[in-house]
Amino acid sequence: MAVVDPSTRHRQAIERAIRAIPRGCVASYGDIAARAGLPGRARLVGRVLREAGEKARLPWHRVVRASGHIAFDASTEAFARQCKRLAEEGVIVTRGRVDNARFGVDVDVDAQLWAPRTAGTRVRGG
DNA sequence: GGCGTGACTATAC
DNA sequence: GGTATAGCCACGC
Repeated sequence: MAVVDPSTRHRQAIERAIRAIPRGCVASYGDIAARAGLPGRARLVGRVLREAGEKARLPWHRVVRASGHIAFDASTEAFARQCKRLAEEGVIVTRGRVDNARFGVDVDVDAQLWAPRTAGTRVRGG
């Protein structure tokens, strides 16, 4: 069959993984790629976000580097937007980086949120 | 099809 | 946690 371009399929998986990030939390590019079924394609996540832009309505501001650092330079406007959006969700950003140990999705309970397919057994309750 | 680039990551010091 | 190095892969030229 005329399968869609692999890159297109990957892009959809990445966008879906990004939207899965709970409010008030952040995830690294590597995690997004891994949850999208593309381990090691962290750079691809960044490319998707760049092409998507704000028009895609993606919570791109919840995506940071593996070290918790904002992917942009502190002097860029994108950095200011991301920092502002995170602050509005309760995520503290200090010196261009967030506390992964506190806001990271890699804590433990959030592991269920990242479940591939819980058949509707989505954990809720805030 | 090689080369440089990039919203990255892991490792070493 | 900052710098340096190596690996990774999609994209434009």
